[in-house]
Amino acid sequence: MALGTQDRDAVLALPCEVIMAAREHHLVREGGQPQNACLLISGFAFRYQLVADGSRSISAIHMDGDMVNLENSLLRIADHGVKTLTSCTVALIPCDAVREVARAFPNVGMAMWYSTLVDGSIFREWIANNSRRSALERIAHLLCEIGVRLEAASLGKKSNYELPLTQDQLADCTGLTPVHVNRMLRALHNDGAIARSKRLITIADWDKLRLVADFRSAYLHLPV
Amino acid sequence: MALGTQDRDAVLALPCEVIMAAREHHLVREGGQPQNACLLISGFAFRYQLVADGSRSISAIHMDGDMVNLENSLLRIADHGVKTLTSCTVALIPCDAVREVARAFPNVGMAMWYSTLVDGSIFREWIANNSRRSALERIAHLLCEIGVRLEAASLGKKSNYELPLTQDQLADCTGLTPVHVNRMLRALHNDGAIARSKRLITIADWDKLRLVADFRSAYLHLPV
DNA sequence: CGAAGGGTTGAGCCCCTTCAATCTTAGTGG
DNA sequence: CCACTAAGATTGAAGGGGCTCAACCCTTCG
Repeated sequence: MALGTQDRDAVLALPCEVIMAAREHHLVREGGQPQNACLLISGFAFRYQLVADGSRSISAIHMDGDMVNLENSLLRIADHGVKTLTSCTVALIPCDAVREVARAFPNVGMAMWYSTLVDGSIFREWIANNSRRSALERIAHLLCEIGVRLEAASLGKKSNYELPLTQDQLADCTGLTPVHVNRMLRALHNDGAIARSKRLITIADWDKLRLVADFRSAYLHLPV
Repeated sequence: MALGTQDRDAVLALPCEVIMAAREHHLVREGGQPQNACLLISGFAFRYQLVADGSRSISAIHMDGDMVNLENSLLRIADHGVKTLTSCTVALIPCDAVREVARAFPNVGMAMWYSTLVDGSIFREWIANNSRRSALERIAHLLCEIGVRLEAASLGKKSNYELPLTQDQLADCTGLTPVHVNRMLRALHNDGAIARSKRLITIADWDKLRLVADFRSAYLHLPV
Protein backbone atom coordinates (compact mmCIF):
# COMPACT_ATOMS: atom_id res chain seq x y z
CA MET A 1 0.00 0.00 0.00
CA ALA A 2 1.97 2.98 -1.29
CA LEU A 3 0.89 6.30 0.18
CA GLY A 4 0.93 9.72 -1.46
CA THR A 5 2.95 12.65 -0.13
CA GLN A 6 0.14 14.17 1.90
CA ASP A 7 -0.71 10.86 3.44
CA ARG A 8 2.89 10.13 4.26
CA ASP A 9 3.31 13.55 5.82
CA ALA A 10 0.25 12.93 7.97
CA VAL A 11 1.78 9.72 9.23
CA LEU A 12 5.13 11.33 9.89
CA ALA A 13 3.39 14.11 11.78
CA LEU A 14 1.87 11.66 14.25
CA PRO A 15 2.90 12.36 17.81
CA CYS A 16 5.14 9.63 19.04
CA GLU A 17 7.50 8.70 21.80
CA VAL A 18 10.37 6.36 21.11
CA ILE A 19 11.33 3.98 23.89
CA MET A 20 13.71 1.10 24.38
CA ALA A 21 12.14 -2.04 25.76
CA ALA A 22 14.09 -4.91 27.29
CA ARG A 23 13.63 -8.54 26.38
CA GLU A 24 10.40 -10.11 27.72
CA HIS A 25 8.95 -6.68 28.36
CA HIS A 26 5.17 -6.31 28.22
CA LEU A 27 4.05 -3.95 25.47
CA VAL A 28 0.38 -4.83 26.02
CA ARG A 29 -1.21 -6.67 28.90
CA GLU A 30 -4.24 -8.88 28.34
CA GLY A 31 -7.29 -7.17 29.76
CA GLY A 32 -5.63 -3.76 29.77
CA GLN A 33 -6.69 -0.65 27.87
CA PRO A 34 -3.58 0.42 26.02
CA GLN A 35 -3.33 4.13 25.34
CA ASN A 36 -0.66 3.73 22.70
CA ALA A 37 -0.19 1.79 19.54
CA CYS A 38 3.29 0.26 19.31
CA LEU A 39 5.32 0.45 16.12
CA LEU A 40 8.32 -1.85 16.21
CA ILE A 41 11.36 0.06 14.99
CA SER A 42 13.84 -2.67 15.79
CA GLY A 43 13.68 -6.02 17.51
CA PHE A 44 11.08 -8.78 17.71
CA ALA A 45 7.84 -9.16 19.61
CA PHE A 46 5.06 -11.72 19.94
CA ARG A 47 1.36 -11.86 20.69
CA TYR A 48 0.24 -14.44 23.19
CA GLN A 49 -2.60 -15.57 25.38
CA LEU A 50 -2.86 -17.93 28.31
CA VAL A 51 -5.30 -20.78 28.69
CA ALA A 52 -6.82 -22.18 31.87
CA ASP A 53 -4.11 -24.73 32.68
CA GLY A 54 -1.49 -21.98 32.52
CA SER A 55 -0.02 -22.90 29.19
CA ARG A 56 0.65 -20.25 26.63
CA SER A 57 -0.31 -19.86 23.00
CA ILE A 58 1.74 -17.56 20.80
CA SER A 59 -0.39 -16.34 17.92
CA ALA A 60 2.02 -14.09 16.06
CA ILE A 61 5.61 -13.02 15.70
CA HIS A 62 6.36 -9.42 14.76
CA MET A 63 9.44 -7.71 13.42
CA ASP A 64 10.74 -4.32 12.32
CA GLY A 65 8.09 -2.13 10.81
CA ASP A 66 5.12 -4.02 12.25
CA MET A 67 2.46 -2.38 14.37
CA VAL A 68 1.92 -4.89 17.14
CA ASN A 69 -1.35 -3.62 18.56
CA LEU A 70 -3.10 -1.61 15.91
CA GLU A 71 -6.30 -3.35 16.99
CA ASN A 72 -6.28 -1.54 20.32
CA SER A 73 -7.00 1.71 18.51
CA LEU A 74 -10.50 0.44 17.88
CA LEU A 75 -11.06 -2.50 20.22
CA ARG A 76 -10.08 -0.76 23.44
CA ILE A 77 -9.83 -3.75 25.78
CA ALA A 78 -6.83 -5.90 24.86
CA ASP A 79 -7.97 -9.48 24.36
CA HIS A 80 -4.39 -10.75 24.36
CA GLY A 81 -0.93 -9.73 25.46
CA VAL A 82 2.11 -8.57 23.52
CA LYS A 83 5.68 -8.99 24.73
CA THR A 84 9.08 -8.29 23.30
CA LEU A 85 11.12 -11.28 22.21
CA THR A 86 14.38 -9.36 22.10
CA SER A 87 15.27 -5.88 23.25
CA CYS A 88 13.35 -3.50 21.05
CA THR A 89 13.06 0.08 19.95
CA VAL A 90 9.40 0.97 19.91
CA ALA A 91 7.53 4.07 18.80
CA LEU A 92 4.48 4.71 20.96
CA ILE A 93 1.67 6.48 19.13
CA PRO A 94 -1.47 7.50 21.01
CA CYS A 95 -4.44 5.38 19.92
CA ASP A 96 -6.54 8.53 19.59
CA ALA A 97 -4.08 9.91 17.09
CA VAL A 98 -4.11 6.66 15.13
CA ARG A 99 -7.89 6.74 14.93
CA GLU A 100 -7.88 10.39 13.91
CA VAL A 101 -5.30 10.02 11.16
CA ALA A 102 -7.22 7.03 9.82
CA ARG A 103 -10.39 9.07 9.69
CA ALA A 104 -8.84 12.24 8.29
CA PHE A 105 -6.66 10.47 5.73
CA PRO A 106 -8.63 7.55 4.31
CA ASN A 107 -5.62 6.19 2.45
CA VAL A 108 -3.80 5.90 5.73
CA GLY A 109 -6.81 4.16 7.23
CA MET A 110 -6.90 1.78 4.31
CA ALA A 111 -3.20 1.02 4.74
CA MET A 112 -3.78 0.14 8.38
CA TRP A 113 -6.76 -1.96 7.43
CA TYR A 114 -4.59 -3.68 4.84
CA SER A 115 -2.00 -4.47 7.47
CA THR A 116 -4.72 -5.97 9.67
CA LEU A 117 -5.90 -8.11 6.77
CA VAL A 118 -2.43 -9.52 6.22
CA ASP A 119 -2.19 -10.31 9.92
CA GLY A 120 -5.52 -12.11 9.61
CA SER A 121 -4.25 -14.16 6.70
CA ILE A 122 -1.26 -15.25 8.74
CA PHE A 123 -3.52 -16.16 11.67
CA ARG A 124 -5.52 -18.43 9.40
CA GLU A 125 -2.38 -20.15 8.21
CA TRP A 126 -1.32 -20.67 11.81
CA ILE A 127 -4.69 -22.22 12.61
CA ALA A 128 -4.21 -24.65 9.73
CA ASN A 129 -0.59 -25.26 10.67
CA ASN A 130 -1.26 -26.06 14.31
CA SER A 131 -4.46 -27.97 13.58
CA ARG A 132 -3.70 -30.10 10.57
CA ARG A 133 0.05 -30.56 10.30
CA SER A 134 2.37 -32.92 12.13
CA ALA A 135 4.95 -31.64 14.58
CA LEU A 136 7.72 -31.89 12.00
CA GLU A 137 5.67 -30.01 9.41
CA ARG A 138 4.72 -27.29 11.89
CA ILE A 139 8.29 -26.53 12.82
CA ALA A 140 9.39 -26.66 9.19
CA HIS A 141 6.58 -24.30 8.24
CA LEU A 142 7.43 -21.81 10.96
CA LEU A 143 11.09 -21.84 9.92
CA CYS A 144 10.09 -21.13 6.32
CA GLU A 145 7.76 -18.32 7.32
CA ILE A 146 10.29 -16.62 9.56
CA GLY A 147 12.97 -16.87 6.90
CA VAL A 148 10.80 -15.40 4.18
CA ARG A 149 9.53 -12.61 6.41
CA LEU A 150 13.01 -11.72 7.62
CA GLU A 151 14.21 -11.50 4.05
CA ALA A 152 11.18 -9.45 3.03
CA ALA A 153 11.94 -7.05 5.88
CA SER A 154 15.61 -6.91 4.81
CA LEU A 155 16.66 -8.37 8.13
CA GLY A 156 18.53 -11.34 6.79
CA LYS A 157 18.61 -14.11 4.23
CA LYS A 158 15.71 -16.52 4.19
CA SER A 159 18.03 -19.50 4.21
CA ASN A 160 20.43 -18.26 6.82
CA TYR A 161 19.25 -16.32 9.81
CA GLU A 162 19.32 -16.10 13.55
CA LEU A 163 16.16 -17.41 15.09
CA PRO A 164 14.81 -14.90 17.60
CA LEU A 165 12.93 -17.60 19.54
CA THR A 166 13.83 -20.07 22.24
CA GLN A 167 12.61 -23.63 21.86
CA ASP A 168 10.05 -22.92 24.56
CA GLN A 169 8.69 -20.11 22.45
CA LEU A 170 8.76 -22.23 19.29
CA ALA A 171 6.68 -24.74 21.25
CA ASP A 172 4.13 -22.07 22.18
CA CYS A 173 3.92 -21.00 18.52
CA THR A 174 3.27 -24.50 17.28
CA GLY A 175 1.22 -26.00 20.10
CA LEU A 176 3.92 -28.53 20.97
CA THR A 177 6.13 -29.19 23.98
CA PRO A 178 9.67 -27.81 24.09
CA VAL A 179 11.02 -31.35 24.30
CA HIS A 180 9.33 -32.32 21.09
CA VAL A 181 10.37 -29.12 19.32
CA ASN A 182 13.92 -30.05 20.14
CA ARG A 183 13.49 -33.50 18.59
CA MET A 184 11.88 -32.09 15.46
CA LEU A 185 14.72 -29.61 14.97
CA ARG A 186 17.12 -32.50 15.27
CA ALA A 187 15.09 -34.52 12.80
CA LEU A 188 15.20 -31.68 10.26
CA HIS A 189 18.91 -31.45 10.88
CA ASN A 190 19.42 -35.18 10.41
CA ASP A 191 17.38 -35.05 7.21
CA GLY A 192 19.75 -32.47 5.84
CA ALA A 193 17.01 -29.87 5.50
CA ILE A 194 18.58 -27.47 7.96
CA ALA A 195 21.82 -26.95 9.83
CA ARG A 196 22.04 -25.32 13.23
CA SER A 197 24.54 -23.68 15.45
CA LYS A 198 22.98 -22.20 18.56
CA ARG A 199 20.10 -20.08 17.29
CA LEU A 200 21.59 -19.70 13.86
CA ILE A 201 19.47 -21.55 11.33
CA THR A 202 20.84 -22.44 7.93
CA ILE A 203 18.30 -23.84 5.58
CA ALA A 204 20.57 -26.20 3.73
CA ASP A 205 17.91 -27.44 1.35
CA TRP A 206 15.14 -24.90 0.90
CA ASP A 207 13.09 -27.06 -1.45
CA LYS A 208 13.19 -30.00 0.90
CA LEU A 209 12.10 -27.85 3.83
CA ARG A 210 9.40 -26.19 1.77
CA LEU A 211 8.03 -29.57 0.74
CA VAL A 212 8.10 -30.97 4.25
CA ALA A 213 6.35 -27.82 5.49
CA ASP A 214 3.83 -27.57 2.66
CA PHE A 215 4.92 -23.94 2.62
CA ARG A 216 3.36 -21.64 0.03
CA SER A 217 4.08 -18.00 0.68
CA ALA A 218 0.92 -16.53 -0.86
CA TYR A 219 -0.67 -16.04 2.56
CA LEU A 220 2.03 -13.56 3.53
CA HIS A 221 0.84 -11.20 0.77
CA LEU A 222 4.31 -9.89 0.15
CA PRO A 223 4.82 -7.33 -2.60
CA VAL A 224 5.96 -9.02 -5.80
CA MET B 1 -19.51 0.88 15.40
CA ALA B 2 -22.63 3.01 14.94
CA LEU B 3 -22.70 4.96 11.70
CA GLY B 4 -24.27 8.36 11.03
CA THR B 5 -27.05 8.92 8.53
CA GLN B 6 -24.79 9.92 5.66
CA ASP B 7 -22.56 6.95 6.23
CA ARG B 8 -25.49 4.58 6.44
CA ASP B 9 -26.96 5.98 3.27
CA ALA B 10 -23.66 5.47 1.49
CA VAL B 11 -23.67 1.84 2.53
CA LEU B 12 -27.28 1.33 1.49
CA ALA B 13 -26.51 2.92 -1.87
CA LEU B 14 -23.87 0.30 -2.64
CA PRO B 15 -24.62 -1.65 -5.79
CA CYS B 16 -25.46 -5.20 -4.93
CA GLU B 17 -26.92 -8.34 -6.31
CA VAL B 18 -28.74 -10.73 -4.04
CA ILE B 19 -28.36 -14.42 -4.78
CA MET B 20 -29.38 -17.70 -3.21
CA ALA B 21 -26.57 -20.18 -2.73
CA ALA B 22 -27.06 -23.87 -2.07
CA ARG B 23 -25.37 -25.81 0.71
CA GLU B 24 -21.66 -26.47 0.12
CA HIS B 25 -21.54 -23.80 -2.55
CA HIS B 26 -18.25 -22.00 -3.12
CA LEU B 27 -18.47 -18.28 -2.41
CA VAL B 28 -14.71 -17.84 -2.81
CA ARG B 29 -12.17 -20.23 -4.27
CA GLU B 30 -8.64 -20.34 -2.95
CA GLY B 31 -6.32 -18.76 -5.47
CA GLY B 32 -9.15 -16.94 -7.22
CA GLN B 33 -9.60 -13.20 -7.61
CA PRO B 34 -13.10 -12.53 -6.34
CA GLN B 35 -14.81 -9.55 -7.91
CA ASN B 36 -17.45 -9.32 -5.21
CA ALA B 37 -17.56 -9.10 -1.47
CA CYS B 38 -20.17 -11.40 0.05
CA LEU B 39 -22.51 -10.20 2.75
CA LEU B 40 -24.40 -13.07 4.39
CA ILE B 41 -28.06 -12.14 4.66
CA SER B 42 -29.17 -15.53 5.90
CA GLY B 43 -27.52 -18.88 6.43
CA PHE B 44 -24.07 -19.99 7.53
CA ALA B 45 -20.70 -20.12 5.81
CA PHE B 46 -17.14 -21.10 6.65
CA ARG B 47 -13.60 -20.23 5.68
CA TYR B 48 -11.27 -23.09 4.99
CA GLN B 49 -7.96 -24.09 3.54
CA LEU B 50 -6.46 -27.39 2.49
CA VAL B 51 -3.07 -28.74 3.51
CA ALA B 52 -0.74 -31.00 1.59
CA ASP B 53 -2.16 -34.32 2.75
CA GLY B 54 -5.61 -33.26 1.61
CA SER B 55 -7.04 -32.57 5.04
CA ARG B 56 -9.00 -29.41 5.65
CA SER B 57 -8.74 -26.69 8.23
CA ILE B 58 -11.78 -24.55 8.91
CA SER B 59 -10.66 -21.19 10.27
CA ALA B 60 -13.97 -19.41 10.78
CA ILE B 61 -17.71 -19.79 10.90
CA HIS B 62 -19.87 -16.94 9.67
CA MET B 63 -23.51 -16.13 10.16
CA ASP B 64 -26.15 -13.52 9.24
CA GLY B 65 -24.74 -10.06 8.88
CA ASP B 66 -21.12 -11.13 8.42
CA MET B 67 -19.03 -10.15 5.44
CA VAL B 68 -17.23 -13.35 4.58
CA ASN B 69 -14.54 -12.00 2.29
CA LEU B 70 -14.06 -8.35 3.03
CA GLU B 71 -10.32 -9.01 2.75
CA ASN B 72 -10.60 -9.63 -0.97
CA SER B 73 -11.41 -5.97 -1.46
CA LEU B 74 -7.80 -5.18 -0.67
CA LEU B 75 -5.87 -8.42 -0.92
CA ARG B 76 -7.02 -9.42 -4.43
CA ILE B 77 -5.80 -13.03 -4.54
CA ALA B 78 -7.86 -15.19 -2.19
CA ASP B 79 -5.51 -17.04 0.14
CA HIS B 80 -8.29 -19.35 1.34
CA GLY B 81 -11.72 -20.54 0.30
CA VAL B 82 -15.19 -19.76 1.58
CA LYS B 83 -18.14 -22.12 1.30
CA THR B 84 -21.71 -22.11 2.48
CA LEU B 85 -22.57 -24.41 5.33
CA THR B 86 -26.30 -24.22 4.73
CA SER B 87 -28.30 -22.71 1.91
CA CYS B 88 -27.73 -18.97 2.07
CA THR B 89 -28.97 -15.64 0.87
CA VAL B 90 -25.96 -13.57 -0.08
CA ALA B 91 -25.57 -9.98 -1.21
CA LEU B 92 -22.73 -9.59 -3.70
CA ILE B 93 -21.09 -6.18 -3.62
CA PRO B 94 -18.36 -5.32 -6.11
CA CYS B 95 -14.98 -5.11 -4.40
CA ASP B 96 -14.28 -1.83 -6.20
CA ALA B 97 -17.39 -0.32 -4.68
CA VAL B 98 -16.37 -1.53 -1.23
CA ARG B 99 -12.95 0.10 -1.59
CA GLU B 100 -14.48 3.31 -2.87
CA VAL B 101 -17.05 3.65 -0.12
CA ALA B 102 -14.35 2.99 2.45
CA ARG B 103 -12.22 5.75 0.98
CA ALA B 104 -15.02 8.26 0.47
CA PHE B 105 -16.68 7.63 3.84
CA PRO B 106 -13.95 7.10 6.41
CA ASN B 107 -16.42 6.02 9.07
CA VAL B 108 -17.57 3.21 6.84
CA GLY B 109 -13.97 2.25 6.24
CA MET B 110 -13.35 2.25 9.98
CA ALA B 111 -16.39 0.04 10.53
CA MET B 112 -15.05 -2.48 8.03
CA TRP B 113 -11.64 -2.31 9.63
CA TYR B 114 -13.31 -2.89 12.99
CA SER B 115 -15.05 -5.96 11.65
CA THR B 116 -11.71 -7.29 10.39
CA LEU B 117 -10.19 -6.71 13.81
CA VAL B 118 -12.89 -8.74 15.51
CA ASP B 119 -12.34 -11.53 13.01
CA GLY B 120 -8.65 -11.37 13.89
CA SER B 121 -9.39 -11.65 17.56
CA ILE B 122 -11.46 -14.78 16.93
CA PHE B 123 -8.68 -16.25 14.80
CA ARG B 124 -6.26 -15.82 17.71
CA GLU B 125 -8.63 -17.58 20.06
CA TRP B 126 -8.94 -20.43 17.58
CA ILE B 127 -5.16 -20.72 17.40
CA ALA B 128 -5.05 -21.00 21.19
CA ASN B 129 -8.01 -23.37 21.25
CA ASN B 130 -6.62 -25.79 18.69
CA SER B 131 -3.05 -25.52 19.96
CA ARG B 132 -3.32 -25.62 23.71
CA ARG B 133 -6.60 -27.20 24.69
CA SER B 134 -7.59 -30.87 24.88
CA ALA B 135 -10.13 -32.35 22.49
CA LEU B 136 -12.90 -32.08 25.08
CA GLU B 137 -12.08 -28.46 25.80
CA ARG B 138 -11.92 -27.57 22.12
CA ILE B 139 -15.36 -28.92 21.39
CA ALA B 140 -16.80 -27.33 24.52
CA HIS B 141 -15.24 -24.00 23.57
CA LEU B 142 -16.62 -24.10 20.05
CA LEU B 143 -20.09 -24.93 21.36
CA CYS B 144 -19.91 -21.96 23.73
CA GLU B 145 -18.72 -19.62 21.00
CA ILE B 146 -21.39 -20.64 18.54
CA GLY B 147 -24.11 -20.30 21.17
CA VAL B 148 -23.01 -16.85 22.23
CA ARG B 149 -22.63 -15.63 18.66
CA LEU B 150 -26.01 -17.01 17.61
CA GLU B 151 -27.64 -15.26 20.53
CA ALA B 152 -25.79 -12.02 19.79
CA ALA B 153 -27.03 -12.22 16.19
CA SER B 154 -30.57 -12.92 17.44
CA LEU B 155 -30.56 -16.28 15.73
CA GLY B 156 -31.31 -18.38 18.78
CA LYS B 157 -30.65 -18.94 22.45
CA LYS B 158 -27.08 -19.54 23.50
CA SER B 159 -28.09 -22.60 25.51
CA ASN B 160 -30.41 -24.12 22.96
CA TYR B 161 -29.69 -24.00 19.29
CA GLU B 162 -29.37 -26.03 16.17
CA LEU B 163 -25.77 -26.66 15.26
CA PRO B 164 -25.17 -25.78 11.61
CA LEU B 165 -22.16 -28.12 11.41
CA THR B 166 -21.69 -31.82 10.76
CA GLN B 167 -19.27 -33.70 12.98
CA ASP B 168 -16.83 -33.76 10.07
CA GLN B 169 -16.95 -29.99 9.97
CA LEU B 170 -16.60 -29.73 13.75
CA ALA B 171 -13.50 -31.87 13.35
CA ASP B 172 -12.06 -29.51 10.74
CA CYS B 173 -12.74 -26.55 13.04
CA THR B 174 -10.97 -28.11 15.97
CA GLY B 175 -8.16 -30.02 14.30
CA LEU B 176 -9.52 -33.39 15.42
CA THR B 177 -10.94 -36.46 13.67
CA PRO B 178 -14.69 -36.87 13.23
CA VAL B 179 -14.56 -40.05 15.28
CA HIS B 180 -13.06 -38.25 18.21
CA VAL B 181 -15.45 -35.32 17.91
CA ASN B 182 -18.25 -37.82 18.25
CA ARG B 183 -16.73 -39.25 21.41
CA MET B 184 -16.20 -35.82 22.93
CA LEU B 185 -19.80 -34.83 22.26
CA ARG B 186 -20.87 -38.01 23.98
CA ALA B 187 -18.56 -37.26 26.89
CA LEU B 188 -20.06 -33.79 27.31
CA HIS B 189 -23.47 -35.40 27.14
CA ASN B 190 -22.59 -38.01 29.75
CA ASP B 191 -21.18 -35.30 31.99
CA GLY B 192 -24.51 -33.55 31.89
CA ALA B 193 -23.03 -30.43 30.33
CA ILE B 194 -25.06 -30.72 27.15
CA ALA B 195 -27.99 -32.66 25.75
CA ARG B 196 -28.37 -33.54 22.09
CA SER B 197 -31.00 -34.61 19.68
CA LYS B 198 -29.74 -34.73 16.11
CA ARG B 199 -28.06 -31.36 15.54
CA LEU B 200 -30.02 -29.68 18.28
CA ILE B 201 -27.70 -28.72 21.12
CA THR B 202 -29.05 -27.93 24.54
CA ILE B 203 -26.48 -26.62 26.93
CA ALA B 204 -27.91 -28.11 30.07
CA ASP B 205 -25.30 -26.62 32.37
CA TRP B 206 -23.79 -23.46 30.92
CA ASP B 207 -21.39 -22.87 33.79
CA LYS B 208 -20.07 -26.39 33.63
CA LEU B 209 -19.51 -26.12 29.87
CA ARG B 210 -17.93 -22.70 30.23
CA LEU B 211 -15.52 -24.02 32.85
CA VAL B 212 -14.59 -27.09 30.83
CA ALA B 213 -14.04 -24.86 27.79
CA ASP B 214 -12.17 -22.09 29.58
CA PHE B 215 -14.57 -19.87 27.67
CA ARG B 216 -14.36 -16.13 28.21
CA SER B 217 -16.31 -14.13 25.70
CA ALA B 218 -14.18 -10.98 25.68
CA TYR B 219 -12.47 -11.99 22.45
CA LEU B 220 -15.77 -11.78 20.57
CA HIS B 221 -15.93 -8.05 21.30
CA LEU B 222 -19.69 -8.06 21.47
CA PRO B 223 -21.45 -4.80 22.29
CA VAL B 224 -22.28 -4.62 26.00
C1' DC C 1 33.07 -20.46 41.03
C1' DG C 2 28.19 -20.90 41.32
C1' DA C 3 23.76 -20.14 39.47
C1' DA C 4 20.40 -19.85 36.01
C1' DG C 5 18.47 -20.26 31.52
C1' DG C 6 18.21 -22.87 27.68
C1' DG C 7 19.09 -27.10 25.23
C1' DT C 8 19.43 -32.34 24.89
C1' DT C 9 18.32 -37.05 25.70
C1' DG C 10 15.88 -41.36 27.39
C1' DA C 11 11.91 -44.18 28.96
C1' DG C 12 7.20 -44.96 29.52
C1' DC C 13 2.53 -43.63 28.93
C1' DC C 14 -1.79 -41.90 27.02
C1' DC C 15 -4.70 -39.09 24.11
C1' DC C 16 -6.05 -39.17 19.87
C1' DT C 17 -5.82 -41.45 15.38
C1' DT C 18 -6.64 -45.15 12.22
C1' DC C 19 -9.25 -48.64 10.37
C1' DA C 20 -13.34 -50.89 10.03
C1' DA C 21 -17.94 -52.18 10.88
C1' DT C 22 -22.71 -50.99 12.00
C1' DC C 23 -26.63 -47.98 12.60
C1' DT C 24 -29.80 -44.17 11.55
C1' DT C 25 -32.05 -41.02 8.77
C1' DA C 26 -33.54 -38.67 4.76
C1' DG C 27 -34.05 -38.75 0.00
C1' DT C 28 -35.17 -41.16 -4.51
C1' DG C 29 -36.99 -43.89 -8.04
C1' DG C 30 -39.78 -47.90 -9.21
C1' DC D 1 -45.43 -47.60 -0.42
C1' DC D 2 -41.16 -49.68 -0.19
C1' DA D 3 -36.52 -51.02 -1.61
C1' DC D 4 -32.33 -48.81 -2.35
C1' DT D 5 -28.82 -45.46 -1.58
C1' DA D 6 -25.90 -42.16 0.49
C1' DA D 7 -24.58 -39.09 4.09
C1' DG D 8 -23.83 -38.72 8.60
C1' DA D 9 -23.39 -40.63 13.23
C1' DT D 10 -21.78 -44.25 16.33
C1' DT D 11 -18.92 -47.77 18.32
C1' DG D 12 -14.86 -50.98 19.04
C1' DA D 13 -10.01 -52.35 18.83
C1' DA D 14 -5.36 -51.44 18.14
C1' DG D 15 -1.42 -48.48 17.18
C1' DG D 16 1.44 -44.38 17.35
C1' DG D 17 2.78 -39.49 17.73
C1' DG D 18 3.57 -36.44 20.96
C1' DC D 19 3.53 -35.75 26.08
C1' DT D 20 5.37 -36.33 30.76
C1' DC D 21 8.85 -36.86 33.88
C1' DA D 22 13.41 -36.73 34.93
C1' DA D 23 18.15 -36.28 34.40
C1' DC D 24 22.10 -34.06 32.48
C1' DC D 25 24.75 -30.80 29.60
C1' DC D 26 26.27 -26.35 27.94
C1' DT D 27 26.85 -21.53 27.95
C1' DT D 28 26.63 -17.10 29.87
C1' DC D 29 27.01 -13.98 33.43
C1' DG D 30 27.58 -12.07 37.99
